Amino acid sequence: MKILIVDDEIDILEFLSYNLEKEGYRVFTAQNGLKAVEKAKKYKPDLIILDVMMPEMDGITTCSEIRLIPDIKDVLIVFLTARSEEYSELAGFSAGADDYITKPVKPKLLISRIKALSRRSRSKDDKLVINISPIKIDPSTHRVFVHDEEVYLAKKEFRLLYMLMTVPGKVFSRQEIISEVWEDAVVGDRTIDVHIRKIREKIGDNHVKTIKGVGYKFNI
Amino acid sequence: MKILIVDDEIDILEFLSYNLEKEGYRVFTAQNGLKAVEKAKKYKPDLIILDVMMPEMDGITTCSEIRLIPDIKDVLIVFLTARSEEYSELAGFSAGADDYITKPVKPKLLISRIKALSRRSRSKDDKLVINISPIKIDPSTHRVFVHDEEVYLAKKEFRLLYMLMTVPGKVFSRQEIISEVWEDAVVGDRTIDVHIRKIREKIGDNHVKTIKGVGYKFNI
DNA sequence: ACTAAATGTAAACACTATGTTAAAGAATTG
DNA sequence: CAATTCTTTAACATAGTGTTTACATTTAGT
Repeated sequence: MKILIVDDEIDILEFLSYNLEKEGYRVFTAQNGLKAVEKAKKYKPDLIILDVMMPEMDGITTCSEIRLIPDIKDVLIVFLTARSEEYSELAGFSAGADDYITKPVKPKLLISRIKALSRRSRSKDDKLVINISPIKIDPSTHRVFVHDEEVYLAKKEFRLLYMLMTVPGKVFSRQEIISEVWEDAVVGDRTIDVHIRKIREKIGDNHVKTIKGVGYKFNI
Repeated sequence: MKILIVDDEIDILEFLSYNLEKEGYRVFTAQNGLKAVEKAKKYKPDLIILDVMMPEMDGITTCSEIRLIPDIKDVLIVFLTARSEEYSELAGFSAGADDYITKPVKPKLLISRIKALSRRSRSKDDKLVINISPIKIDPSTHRVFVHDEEVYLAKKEFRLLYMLMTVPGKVFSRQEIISEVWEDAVVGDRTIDVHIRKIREKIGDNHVKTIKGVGYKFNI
């Protein structure tokens, strides 16, 4: 597992590198936000530890930048922040942080949180083709087939259908759907319905079923 | 989703309750560790927000206690800690905390972390298929079978039947039913009966039995 | 067997969740 | 930056759910 550490203080870089390498991680370092983005692109780490306070480009900006680069935007990002700093954690989370750690950093704590984090995110890399009766959906190529006829679904539609098909028959609540497809964004009441309608329009009416007051499911 | 908040300061309890209830959570509160354990056993919340600093029994002890009670040991626990407190986060995590939040608490941040947490732990929701003689009920797909014939139950009917079937033979009082299925809403006297009637209509008369003056049970 | 309390029943009603459409607002793309 | 496609909102329609009502029936206890 590769980790990129970003901090302007060399002491901290060395301290963290030492402790993480001891645990068997491959460590890369960068001393500012720009270099961080560069190295992130180059080495594609699994996790980035990012100091919030840095000259030139701060951690939050760097994080936002990274989240915009398609190739690496799903990397785990942990913010490092001084206890005293008045940076809003909220700003951090909305920039896409996965976790926060306050300085001074205790190595054991850091390791345990990294482990927890990677345990969490591991699950979402098994994007497989799902093939159920007349519908086939392939996330790696973003293609959907109905009776071997290709139909085009837009991004959100695709993600929603894919979610439903990962566990066919299971009812997904609106809450779950918002959390997964919309990443907890706040959207209006009718948004999901409209997307469901478009999916039905494209793949046929009988595959996605409404359970009123509960949610939607993909019919087996 | 049920949340138990534990803090010795009433102001904080009220502030958090208000903000969480606004988001649609069912909130319970406790003012010390002992009461917290009691209420946790009673209400089986999905998440407990636990102040670290409390008189009598502190948060870390409380957390450890809870992790020892089989029935609720897997509940999510979030620690609330003042920025200044020198309590070791590590101690908290080793006592079994799932997350840390520092005071002062910003409601939006709290909500977003709660959502993140519950997303993480969702996997282990213990809604299982129950299969008793001719009736089979599957909460994840919201399906009910009678002699392998599917029948459709609406949300409340489904929840009510599922509740009865979780402990077949046990008599559930009207009070218990209202608390679980209606989430303590105030409804008229005949409401439950009508739902029971609809269930009987759909799955047959002999499975749900009335114990006059006591409640209803699922016949074994 | 009688009575009071509890529950059963059917239909009417009120309400809520979802469906549907069109159009405005955001993102992408060339 | 113009064009196109995607996403969200808004407004209204509709279906299905949930609740109440009013009355009938059952049951437990005397």
